[in-house]
Amino acid sequence: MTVRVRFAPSPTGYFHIGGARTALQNWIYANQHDGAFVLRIEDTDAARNRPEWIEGILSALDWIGIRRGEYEGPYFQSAYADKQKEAAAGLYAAGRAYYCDCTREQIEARTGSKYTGYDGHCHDRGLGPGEGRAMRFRTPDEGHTRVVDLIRGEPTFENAKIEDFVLIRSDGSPVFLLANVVDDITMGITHVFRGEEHLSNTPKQQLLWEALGHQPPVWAHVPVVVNEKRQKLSKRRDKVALEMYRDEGYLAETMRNYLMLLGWAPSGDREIVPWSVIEEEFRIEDVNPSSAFFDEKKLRAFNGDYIRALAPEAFVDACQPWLTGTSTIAPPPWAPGDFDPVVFAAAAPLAQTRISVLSEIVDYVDFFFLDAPRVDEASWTKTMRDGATELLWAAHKGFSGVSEWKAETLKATLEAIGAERGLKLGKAQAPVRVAVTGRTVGLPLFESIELLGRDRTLERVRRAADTA
RNA sequence: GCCCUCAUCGUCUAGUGGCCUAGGACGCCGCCCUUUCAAGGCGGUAGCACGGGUUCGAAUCCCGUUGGGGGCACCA
Repeated sequence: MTVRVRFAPSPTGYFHIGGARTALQNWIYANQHDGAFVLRIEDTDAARNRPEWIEGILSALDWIGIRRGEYEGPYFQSAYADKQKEAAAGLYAAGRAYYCDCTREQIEARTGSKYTGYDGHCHDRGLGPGEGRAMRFRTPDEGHTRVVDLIRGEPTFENAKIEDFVLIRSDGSPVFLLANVVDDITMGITHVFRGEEHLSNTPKQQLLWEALGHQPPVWAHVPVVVNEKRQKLSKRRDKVALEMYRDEGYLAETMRNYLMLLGWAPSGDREIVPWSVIEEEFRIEDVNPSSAFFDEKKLRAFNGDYIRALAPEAFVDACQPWLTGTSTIAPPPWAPGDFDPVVFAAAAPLAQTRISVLSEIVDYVDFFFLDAPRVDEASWTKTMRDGATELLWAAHKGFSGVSEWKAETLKATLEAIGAERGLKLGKAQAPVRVAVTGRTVGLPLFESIELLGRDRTLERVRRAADTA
């Protein structure tokens, strides 16, 4: 039997990191078993459906390594409505489903609770199709439904506790539970790996697979990704959009490595591993069944590692979007014409060990491309005192007289100036750094000054000395 | 309320009855290096939820308790 897995997101405007994780797990499983990965867009909710959302899904998948053209699809659930209705009609004809005209209010009034599910009021009323009538699946009264789950063993559900759920709405449209199953059947899906939040839907869907005359798939319910309060990540309160991480400057390699580490670990005492190792070693059966906290601090640390591992030219390339701005990334503070790629290429290695997300590059190099540095007020007041003015003038004089505009000589010059005043270099460089870069922390100072050039440096030092 | 499910350092995990005095990573703390800040090096902090079994032996198996999570729509 060929393995056929699927990833079935609904287009909601952003790509959930939890979805990215299950997509990756499905993807790896398919590849490991020489099977197929099919992408199906569940676009039945026509109201909240836009072409750009769909493009968002495709590009997000592409970004994390599930490339266009390397999978089957995308298929669109909306295109299969007839098949779904046909399946429901078959169920009705076979006596496995019935029509119901109960309203939510009536059900609640009868059961006295919001949470008891449907009470089966209509299952013997013999109602036919008609206005205001939904079709419900007739669930077995006895026995159990046992589900085979690669991660959780065999969760078992008492059939009597499974309500007669709706298959077709009174407006004739198929409901998710049905559409999902019918599509999986028509697409020949053999394994369904999805989020744990679907576990309680599973017995219902398995019953449907069986009623429709097919052998149910093998399931695997991956634990949910949670926030620091251990709740499922939600769009409203948590940072769940993959695009947000991408635009902040997380590398795709970091992201997919980290995502796979949620609930699983490669062999040996290691976590940061090449994708090929993950592809080879990952086993869906080994996924930890408990929920995992999405720890952005750890993600950041990993990203720093990945950034440092980049070849210098690759790092320069990776920074480009933040250096120029894109449709989703804000433009830098300097005028486009003032950016100097040669200076940047020289400064980049100095910045590479200092940032953990790519967007941070801007604040490290902005002073090179701005007429005057953006002065951080706290840095200024902290350093511009106790003879700072005098020291800046001395630095101005010293730098002016330097024979060779090189980091080493500049450093020696300031070192000597400091020594005359009983200051260690660490102290002496502070006001100069703020004068030139606007901040108290940043790239190595003398290398920066060398790159900035004599005129611009002297001008900044003089201006600071004047105002300090 | 009902159904399902989960439980190793703060967090992500290794561990599948003796190799565990419980390993790694992130975080945090200290030291070294040092032109700031990083990076890097070295060291440290911290955990098997609880109670019963089973067994010569339990983080590992069983039962219970407690705690957490997910679901309970004519949403997906």
